[in-house]
Amino acid sequence: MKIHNTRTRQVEDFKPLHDDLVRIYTCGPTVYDHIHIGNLSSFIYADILNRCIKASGHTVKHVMNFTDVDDKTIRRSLERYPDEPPIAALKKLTKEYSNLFLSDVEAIGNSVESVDFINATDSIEAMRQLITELYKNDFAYVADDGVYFSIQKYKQSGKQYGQLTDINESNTSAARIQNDEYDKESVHDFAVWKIKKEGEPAWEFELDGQDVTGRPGWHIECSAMSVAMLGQPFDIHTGGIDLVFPHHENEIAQSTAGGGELYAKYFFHNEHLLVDGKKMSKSLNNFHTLRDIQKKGFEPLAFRLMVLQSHYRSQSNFSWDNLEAAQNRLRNWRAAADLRWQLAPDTTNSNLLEYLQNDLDTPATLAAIDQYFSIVSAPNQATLDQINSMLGINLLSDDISQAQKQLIADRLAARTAKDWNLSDKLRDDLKLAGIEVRDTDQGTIWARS
RNA sequence: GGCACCGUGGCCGAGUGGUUAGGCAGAGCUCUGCAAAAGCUCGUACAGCGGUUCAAUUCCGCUCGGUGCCUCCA
Repeated sequence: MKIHNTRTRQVEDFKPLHDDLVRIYTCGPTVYDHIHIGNLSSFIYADILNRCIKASGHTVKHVMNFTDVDDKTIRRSLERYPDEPPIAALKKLTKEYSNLFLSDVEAIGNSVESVDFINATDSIEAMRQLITELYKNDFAYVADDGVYFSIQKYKQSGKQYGQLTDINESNTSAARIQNDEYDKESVHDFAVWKIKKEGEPAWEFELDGQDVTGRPGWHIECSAMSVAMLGQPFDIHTGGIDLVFPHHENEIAQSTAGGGELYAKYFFHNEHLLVDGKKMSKSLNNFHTLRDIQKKGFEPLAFRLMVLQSHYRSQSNFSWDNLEAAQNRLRNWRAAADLRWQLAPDTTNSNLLEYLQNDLDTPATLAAIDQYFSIVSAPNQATLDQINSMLGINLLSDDISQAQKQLIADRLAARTAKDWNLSDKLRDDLKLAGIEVRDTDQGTIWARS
């Protein structure tokens, strides 16, 4: 299996760190609102990665976090539940949205049961330990409003900051100065811990005798949770391309400042799903949610298929036309799958996995599936099972009922008797039941409409 | 401003130095009592301008256009 690694900017052979278990960490959602379909596309690709590795014969441990403490979750929880204690308000809000996330992700066909989900707020102790260690080793310092990571110290220790992208002083000049309202030693330094503000949720923390009670910074959450759950190094870290810098860069810095040279062996990043050629964002109000899609009558699985039409490292554009094309393709696939009840199934083995193993080439995989359906009279169970396990698209459905089969037989009899009125009426009856029939040289074939 | 990516036929979306993936939509014909996602055929695509080459959509340069990151972000 081959996979693109952001660390090397190359497609590499995937070689797990350990034979027995492949360890994957995916940066999950910040649970303060509904996620949009751009977010979903990212989790679809992570799910496909998981499936492909499993299909290649490995056992996988896949962890995803919920960022359930940050500026947005705090602000929203205080607005929504002003009478609750801050931590209780936060938990209430984030529980609600993490459940909604899970139901969305399940609806689009992700294998939710194969991922271990973990809340940042349930891992505070691991974060305190990591920060304490960084502080003791002089990579972190205490400022007025928080504990910061020192990029300078990190570099002085011989480590490289900028392992995923080119970071240098000259190309970070224009836009970044505005954010130095904080008391940090360098604009590049980032908070690993933020000291409590009045009314905000906070966790006790004493660092070298100083009371820094407060809450974790975003980057430390993932560093602490991934290593706590998977050990260090682990195999693959996934996320959207926008997380490359600074989030993943900072995770690497935090997790390699102490001892370990390697944090994650492979970094897997997916490109964005755009709308009208632009990135989806709350501020442009150009995002859609799964609910919007469902309201227009499209299935979540059609959205999944639409996402898989694009390679994960290509930007793609969401449009309703495109979604409709995917919905139609899904319908045609199901009709092809239903042929197995009606015609002798194909007996050859088709190997669809090899397409997927080529850096998760989902467009090629879909094309191969189309071709398979076009050349066989009816697909076999093994291939349909493979499609389901590799892509999370279940095309299997039950045979039609005995009564419906009788209607089809009755229609055929009427046709043979040239009773066109009866035959057309039976065809209409079947259509009302969601079954369309057509007469072919192989006999009458039905398909669900 | 710095870094990176992209521009393929109505809409998506692969790919290759010379033989036109695939999906969806469309047109014509055939078959059919009618119908049909059944069969056949078609629209002769690769942003523009140069260059390299016997030959470029595919390599190089430039121009135009789009996107992302550099700041919270899937």
